[in-house]
Amino acid sequence: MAATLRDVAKLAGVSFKTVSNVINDYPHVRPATREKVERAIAELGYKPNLNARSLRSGRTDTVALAVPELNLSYFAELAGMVIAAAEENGLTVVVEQTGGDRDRELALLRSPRLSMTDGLILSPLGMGQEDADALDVPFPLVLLGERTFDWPCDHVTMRNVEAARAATEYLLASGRRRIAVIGEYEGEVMGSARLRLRGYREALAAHGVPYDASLVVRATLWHRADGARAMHELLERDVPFDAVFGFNDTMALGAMRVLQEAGRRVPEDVAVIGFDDLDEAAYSIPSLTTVDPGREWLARTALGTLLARIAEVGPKQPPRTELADFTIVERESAPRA
Amino acid sequence: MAATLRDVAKLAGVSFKTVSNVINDYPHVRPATREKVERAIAELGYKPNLNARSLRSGRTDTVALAVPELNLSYFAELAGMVIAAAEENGLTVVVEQTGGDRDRELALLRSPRLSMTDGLILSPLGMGQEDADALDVPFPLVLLGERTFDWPCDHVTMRNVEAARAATEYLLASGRRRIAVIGEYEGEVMGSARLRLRGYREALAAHGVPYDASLVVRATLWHRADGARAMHELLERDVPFDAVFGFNDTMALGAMRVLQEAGRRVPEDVAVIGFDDLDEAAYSIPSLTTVDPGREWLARTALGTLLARIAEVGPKQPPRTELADFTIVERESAPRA
DNA sequence: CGAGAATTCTACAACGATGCAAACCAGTCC
DNA sequence: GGACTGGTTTGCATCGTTGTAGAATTCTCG
Repeated sequence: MAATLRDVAKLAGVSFKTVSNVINDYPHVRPATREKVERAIAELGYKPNLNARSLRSGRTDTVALAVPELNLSYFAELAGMVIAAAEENGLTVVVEQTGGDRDRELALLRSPRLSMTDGLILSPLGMGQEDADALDVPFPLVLLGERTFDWPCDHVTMRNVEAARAATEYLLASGRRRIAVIGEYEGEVMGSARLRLRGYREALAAHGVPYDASLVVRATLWHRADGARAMHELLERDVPFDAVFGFNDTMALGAMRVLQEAGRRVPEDVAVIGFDDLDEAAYSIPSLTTVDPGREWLARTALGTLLARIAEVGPKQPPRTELADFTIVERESAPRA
Repeated sequence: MAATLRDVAKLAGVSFKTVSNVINDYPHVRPATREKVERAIAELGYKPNLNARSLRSGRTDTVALAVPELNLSYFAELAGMVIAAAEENGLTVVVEQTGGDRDRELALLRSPRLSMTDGLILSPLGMGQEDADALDVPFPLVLLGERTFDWPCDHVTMRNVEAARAATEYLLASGRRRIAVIGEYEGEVMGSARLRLRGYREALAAHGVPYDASLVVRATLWHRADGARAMHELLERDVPFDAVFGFNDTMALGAMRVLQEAGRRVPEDVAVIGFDDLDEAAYSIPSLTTVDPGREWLARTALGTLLARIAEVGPKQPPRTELADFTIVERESAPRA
């Protein structure tokens, strides 16, 4: 059985409350007493029972992070960054996977499991505006990622529209005019698919390039296989195109693979641009030009916002919306000029 | 403030223990009472406080998973599988990143944070046999991954030597004789680098191919960039080679990229084989032949083993070692013949 | 109809920690 | 020397739940 405060106290010859005081750095403990207690702690290998502490203090020093799936590199890397940032703050992270499924997202928001945490960082994918009132939860909540809701809740998000517009303009500037898009998803209302498509259309409009729906390919999940499938579909449509904008890197890479299998040269015949700046984007053949949406900043800011909310005392501050800056990372799949 | 058992009890007009009984499906509760209580629970939106439950019952229904970093796809995918399996069992998973660092691994094993969990699945990378006694922990522990220790502790691992040998023999069978290896790491004693290297050497020996140290490139971390760097080093050595065995897919992909930049054709000039069968291995150009070490099975078995250990009553069962079966996945980077 | 046996419900004591407030103990001051 | 001061230590209640044991109620049946 693990040692408790009382075991330590008995060994040190003090009351168990004094041991507690030592552990919590209560200032008024005589050095001699402190040392005595610390020796006893070391001897018994005492470790505080964090459940008991949480029950009493109300703080768990644990946060929950919910992402669609770790199988998607974007979310894996994001989760890694959140966990690293949490670690620096002495926090533990429980990771939940929602599969991007609306029902699982809603279930999570109501789950008693969250009673073990001080707050939640949620990357919603399946929920829509009609579910916004599910965001009315009795614990700190930060929405991380593309989707925003018309609901007073902290959001840490990226400039989807502007970034997609910039990516499209980048392709336009390099002389491409028939730019296909992979990842559109009409089921989404406020999500990144819709927003990125809007940016794409804005760019086209601003440059007088007509929007052609036959260049837009849908993909619900954003895995490599979805990108590949979408590219097959696009090739079958037999419409001319000289560039592809993948709404995330994973799909762009899947699509690029199919493109090259089909004998199209990248970037000579078709330029490809992605979104996310995954680690692997720098190592594909050709390496992938992409949008860096500021992941590291997103991760750290999401955690910081959550911590601020957790630490908040008194009246609730108005919700914050934090926007990451993006940059376009030029690589081989779409040279600048 | 969240509702408690007592709030529910007051509303339902029963003692708070009865509410507890309802929640825990205690059989002797009259249907009428049960319904009354359930109505009160629904009305108040009562959710049990899991910290209090854990404190009292000693079970947290949470397990910890420690991997080097989620930034490595192998571990991200593995973590995703463990979390999914845990979810099916109603468990929560806290994810820790050790960075593959010995000190952080050792610190984790001693961390009070684990008092919030029922057990730990650890993928050690930095620790060596000399740290084995740190595995003598007062909670269920399962080691997941390549490294095994001479210590009575559950291991769920893969057939590293055999798989590496099979991968090497696969290349030999296709006529390659100068097989480079990326990922050797002399700092490791019992880890996968050493084991895979052994498999490689066994295969060479069995086929009468001399071992040439100049074909072996070291890499400590196993990122894409390490694979790329290793390949640069190999090319600079200017030794002839007609195949590359990357000790993981990530490095193999990084290396393959450099190889092609350098004008070597894959697989015509150089065949490449990896290890892990990541999702992305199927979508690289060319797609990557690799060893599937049975990740899904590893993840599920690790969790299952841990759960068995947690549920264990009475005398401690002898430690189990579970070995996953591997298969070689033939793709373009190294055709069979 | 009443004893005995189920069944159903409740009271109380934990689990291991923290917060509060009171008790204790030196010194210091008048 | 006693009151006062400030630092130091302690006792007790408490967080929300479950386990145990026994009380209250209902049921069964001679």
